[in-house]
Amino acid sequence: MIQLKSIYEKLYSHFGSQGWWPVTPTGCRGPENTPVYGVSTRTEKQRFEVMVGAILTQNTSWKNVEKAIINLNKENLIDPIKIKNINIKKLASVIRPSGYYNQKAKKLKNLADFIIKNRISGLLKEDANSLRNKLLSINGVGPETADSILLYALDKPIFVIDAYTKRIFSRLCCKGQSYEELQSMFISNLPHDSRMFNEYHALLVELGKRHCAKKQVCEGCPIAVLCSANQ
DNA sequence: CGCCAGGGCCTCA
DNA sequence: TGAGGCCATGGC
Repeated sequence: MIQLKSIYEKLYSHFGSQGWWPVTPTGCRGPENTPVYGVSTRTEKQRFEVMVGAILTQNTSWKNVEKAIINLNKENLIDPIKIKNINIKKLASVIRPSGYYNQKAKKLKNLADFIIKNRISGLLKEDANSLRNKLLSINGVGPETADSILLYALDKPIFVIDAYTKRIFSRLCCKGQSYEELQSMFISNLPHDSRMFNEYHALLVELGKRHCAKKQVCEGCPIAVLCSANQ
């Protein structure tokens, strides 16, 4: 059995804290509206911004998502009511830099409808597993987006599996595992600590970018010694 | 120029 | 249930 905790510690001591998930400070406007990393306590607006970012980052680099989020802030659109009411083509043009803008505009409207019906204050009190199923019923929210919302917007101790995590653990030990299989491996073999899950997933993304890319770069990889893919 | 990025839906077996 | 096509910009 792979030692998940020891992988986490190696990654953390190698890369340090990643400060996920970046959010824009509330009340900040204009071009200097740059996102801030590592915010721990969040307003409801910031939580909503994380949810929006979770949709915008689907198969898209975070750099492009930042541009779209800055545009949304300039237009005061980090607000479910305003997203619900804005013309969908206008919304699509605002989030254009994030790509797939027609699909994502539709998805943001679906998210906004859900938040208007359910209220963020209500979601914070809800059980993570039943809430996950509700999120998955939103058209445009799949497993990774739902789990990102649970963990990064609502502080639920849920582990996010993404393409990097699948690739890393496919090389480490666990080839061919489904999303749910990988996720339950993390959740059942680690303490249910949302701060640690937050950091762990962010560290895996960093490892995936630096070393465990499609074309693997094992030189300098902090967990190469544990890895069967390392020659 | 091609490849990739913090996926998910729809269709068709 | 699983593979394949589709969505689209920006960085390198």
